[in-house]
Parts: sequence; structure tokens; C-alpha cells
Amino acid sequence: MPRGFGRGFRHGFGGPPWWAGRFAGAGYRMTIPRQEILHVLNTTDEHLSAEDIYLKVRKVYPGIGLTTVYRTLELLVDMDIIRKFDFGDDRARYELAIGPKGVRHHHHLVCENCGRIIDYKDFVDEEKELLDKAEKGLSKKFDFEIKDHFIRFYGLCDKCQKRR
Amino acid sequence: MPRGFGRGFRHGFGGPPWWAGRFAGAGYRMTIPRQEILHVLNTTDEHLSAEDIYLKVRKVYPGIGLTTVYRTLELLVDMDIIRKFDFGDDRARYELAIGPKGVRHHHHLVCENCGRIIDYKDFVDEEKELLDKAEKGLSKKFDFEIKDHFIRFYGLCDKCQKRR
DNA sequence: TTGATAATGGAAACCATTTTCAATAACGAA
DNA sequence: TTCGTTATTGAAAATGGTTTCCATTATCAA
Repeated sequence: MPRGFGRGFRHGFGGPPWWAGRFAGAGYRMTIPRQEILHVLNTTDEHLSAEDIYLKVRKVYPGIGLTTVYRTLELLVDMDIIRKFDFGDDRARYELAIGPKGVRHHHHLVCENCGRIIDYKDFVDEEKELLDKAEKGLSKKFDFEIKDHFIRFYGLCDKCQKRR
Repeated sequence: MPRGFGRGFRHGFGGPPWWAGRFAGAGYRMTIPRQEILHVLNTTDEHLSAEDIYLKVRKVYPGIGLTTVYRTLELLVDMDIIRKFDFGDDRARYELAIGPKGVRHHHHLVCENCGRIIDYKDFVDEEKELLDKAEKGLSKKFDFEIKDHFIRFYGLCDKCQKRR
């Protein structure tokens, strides 16, 4: 077992977590703050802000600094391990982009009343169709090379519909 | 001619501009700062930030305050006269939502390299198709009532493709 | 074990946006 | 036209998420 993997990792069963190699490979060091931040992101399905993560990590590693959280999140975004979102509440929110099982392609439903965010990953086929057409048309018209896309729906969630 | 409309308006031909009624009707007052801010928004096809607008208005009305620009933009968003966008450059950007000819429904292409923003309004049919399917499927699955949607493409504009 | 240097964290800086508040201007009523 | 109510304004200060500074600490290859 490589040094440093025997102690400290939150997922001790079956070897180091899937992202460990990414760090070593890129010349980055694996530290406790980074482990704990990744652990938090890897065990939630919420869309956490930097401060959310800071508070969660602090319970287990009180020495953590908010600065480190911001720096680590930036690094993880650059490494394409997490994605950064803006849901209009004046703070960035983050979620894992990739899991052991591959890319998690999905979009969001945002409730305009209570702010609840629902992930969905249906309509992938319809989406692909739209994107293919868009790609062709837009690249012809504007000579624009599409790399990524972003779809979001705004509306009212079940609870907020009934309350009006 | 109603008082206040004879002098001061930037579009003196053919009576007061189309939005004048909206203000009176809602009980708001039409002031020089508001006129000038609307004039700037009404005569550009760029996606201006609050400071962009402030600087443009200042050339014609040096007394304008940045605070007033922010307040007016908020009011215009609430009145549905303009829309607020976030293109990831840490400042809100605004554009007219409605013109004399009706709603301007469109989306954006954002160049990941130079930040250029291109408006497009094609693929409305394909979009509608996707949205109809999504509407049905998502409202069934999550009991979510869709009110609005948001589609954006990220990639490389013509100039930035060639430079790589 | 050790040394080079990547990483950390507290404090201060940043900066777009908001709040405060006294002065001013818009506009219906007289 | 003038007046009075009150919506609006603008300068300055406050806010709050995020970034920068920098001295200290921790990681990891040799």
C-alpha cells in the first residue's frame, strides 16, 4: 500500500478513493483538508456552498480555514472533479461532476418560491437531438464551436404550488 | 400632451416612448435618471453591467449616482422591462426584455475564451419540442410546474477557434 | 530522516451590491 | 401656477462572499 493511504482516508475499505490517483498524477499533494472536503461532497446530494462545506468539515477537522475551502474548491473545479453553479442566491454552490461510475450529466429544476433545487437526468435523448440540431445550425451561422451546454427550468415545486 | 412629456424625453418624435405608460400606470414617477438608463438600454445590443450603464449615462447626465442605477435596474427587472443575467464574470448584466414589437425570446452563446456573448433565437421549434416533452415528463415525475426555462451554450467563437 | 516547496489559515483586502439618510424633484390637487 | 406630499436621488458607509498576503506548517521524493 502506498504511503499515506493507510491512515487518514475516510473510505478505508477497498483501498484509496477513486480520486487519489488524480492528485498524485497532477503533482498535487493529498492533505487532510482536501480529503475532508472531498468526503463531504462525496456523501451529500445537496448543492453545498463554500460555507456549508466549511461548517461540515469543521465538525471533523476544526482547524480547517474558510480560505482553504475556497482554494480547494477552485482546484477541484479546475481538475473537473466538481462543478460550480450559481442559483441566484449570491453564493456559489458545488457538486461532484464525476463519480466512480462515470459522468453525472444532469440539469436542475429551481423552485422560484422556496429555492429548492431538484436534479433530473431524463430527456437525455431529446436533449441530444436538440443539441445536435443546435450544434449544426449555430456553428454554421455563427461559426461557434459548442463545448458544453446548460439547461435549467424555473417554476414551482409540489409544495409551493399548493400554497398559492 | 400630458405634463412632463413635452421636455426631457430622449425620443421626442411621435410622442412618449412605449414604456412611459408603464410607469404612470404603476404609480412610479418618470425621472431623468430613469429616462437615461432606459435610453441606454434601448439603444445598445450589448449586455451591459450596472457600471457600464452608469458610465454611459454620466456622459449625458453627470449627476447620476451608481446607487440610482442599481435601484432603477431592480425596478425595471421587477416591472419585467429588462432581464438580469449572470455570465460568470462577477457582475450582473442587463438587457431589454420587451420591445415595442413584443417579447424578444432568445438565448446566449458564451465564448469560454474571450467572454463574447452572442444572442440567438433560432431552434425555437426544436426548443419547443424539448420543452413540451420536459414539461410533461418533469411535472409528472416531480410534480413541478415549469414557468420559465434557460438554455445556454458554451464554447469557442470564430476568432478564438483559430487562435488555438 | 531531511529538504524543497506545496499547502494552510488568520487577517486584511477586494469589490459588486445594498443600506442609510438628509436633500431634492415629480406631479396631483388646489 | 403654486403647493404639499412623498417618491426619488446621491454620497457615504455598510455588507458579505470571495481573494490576497504572508508567515507557518505539512507533504513526500530522495
